[in-house]
Amino acid sequence: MARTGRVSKEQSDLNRESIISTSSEMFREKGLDGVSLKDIMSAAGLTHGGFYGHFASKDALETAACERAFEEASVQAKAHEIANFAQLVEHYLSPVHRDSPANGCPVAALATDIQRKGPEKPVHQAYVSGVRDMAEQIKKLQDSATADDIEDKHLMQFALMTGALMLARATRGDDISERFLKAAKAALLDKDKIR
Amino acid sequence: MARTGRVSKEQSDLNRESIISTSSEMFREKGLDGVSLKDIMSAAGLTHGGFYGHFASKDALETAACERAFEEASVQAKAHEIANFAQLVEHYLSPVHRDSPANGCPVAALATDIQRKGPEKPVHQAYVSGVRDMAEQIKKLQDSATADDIEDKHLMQFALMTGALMLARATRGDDISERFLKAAKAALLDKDKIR
DNA sequence: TGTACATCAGTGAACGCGCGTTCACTGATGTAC
DNA sequence: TGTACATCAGTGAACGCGCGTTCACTGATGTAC
Repeated sequence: MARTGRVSKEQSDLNRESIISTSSEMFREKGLDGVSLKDIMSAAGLTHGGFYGHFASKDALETAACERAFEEASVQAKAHEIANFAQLVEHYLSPVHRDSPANGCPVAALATDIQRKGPEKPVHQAYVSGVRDMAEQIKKLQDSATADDIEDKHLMQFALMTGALMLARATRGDDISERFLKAAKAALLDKDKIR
Repeated sequence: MARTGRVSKEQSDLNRESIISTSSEMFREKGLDGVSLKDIMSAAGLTHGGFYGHFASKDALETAACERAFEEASVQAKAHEIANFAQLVEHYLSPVHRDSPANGCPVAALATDIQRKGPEKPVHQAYVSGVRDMAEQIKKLQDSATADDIEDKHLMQFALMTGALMLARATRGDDISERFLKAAKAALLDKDKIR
């Protein structure tokens, strides 16, 4: 059963790809320190020893996986046909998104992990870049015309969205979980409540 | 040097107290899985073997430490002379609070840990209780007269506060970190922006 | 195109280490008289 | 109040286990002729 011997360049590239995309989901669900290299390599259909042929360290994979999560987020935004701010808010604060962090927003999923890793880790820079990109998207979905800088309003909307999502996830199973989603959604979508 | 022999009941109670309060801070700073029993017992001036004389498991300590963190938060609110909502917001979204999670809000510090632990762990119930209490406080600081239920507005304010704090912590070192704090503070304090 | 051989992707055992938990032991504290 | 002894808080070694990382090895892939 055990397959041995060299593998084609194409297959090796596919394997690397699989390690990145699989770990990107696992890290979001279980945390950077909540997933072992054995878990990741097994999920990719490989054995753990081969990892260091693809990456220099777990740190390096965390960085690649974080970057991939942000790329994936923008791909999914297109797949879900998110064309304006209201559609973004509806999906972001849906129970579906709350219940599937593995395929969801990396900003919310990794915030605490990144905070604790400290700024010297390369994954930190990847994360901050992603946060800036995402703030830019929030702006563009509302003021597609202007090309100015991100305003305080957009950062406030961003913080409210991620905060409500994270609290809803942490309190899942209790009535208050849905209420966080609903309250933030109402505030973000009603022009009379936030300006 | 090595102290041996039985210790007085008073001293034992102080030791238990020290384990709880020390671990409560360490858990908030490094995460529930980011601190070992050896770390905790050393910080409390004890050796790790004695832990099970005080608690049945690490899980049990996590629960006690989480409860303690919420009690501590309400003690600190009095110490910081927080008498109204504006004062709460000012302190909650200050760089000081951002930079000291160990002594700060457990809702923000533990949200992701609690989410990943799952609802069957006793620490989850302690956390959800704490979240409800804190929402109640946010309400009382604004409408001290009425005794009605928590409204969507309070949950929205709560989500915005914790979201801004968590994003500011995750992006520390970048300009955008202070901007998250500033943007959320402005929105929460200006009656023209949120209603 | 066919053959000989070098390359190297992946395997699986091993490394030192730290984890949560258990336990035989020590000796000061607390109690019975 | 003073003495004899039982209790039990804390110690430190040990347990099995999983971690990130290293490495000798295998044998199909890729290349040179």
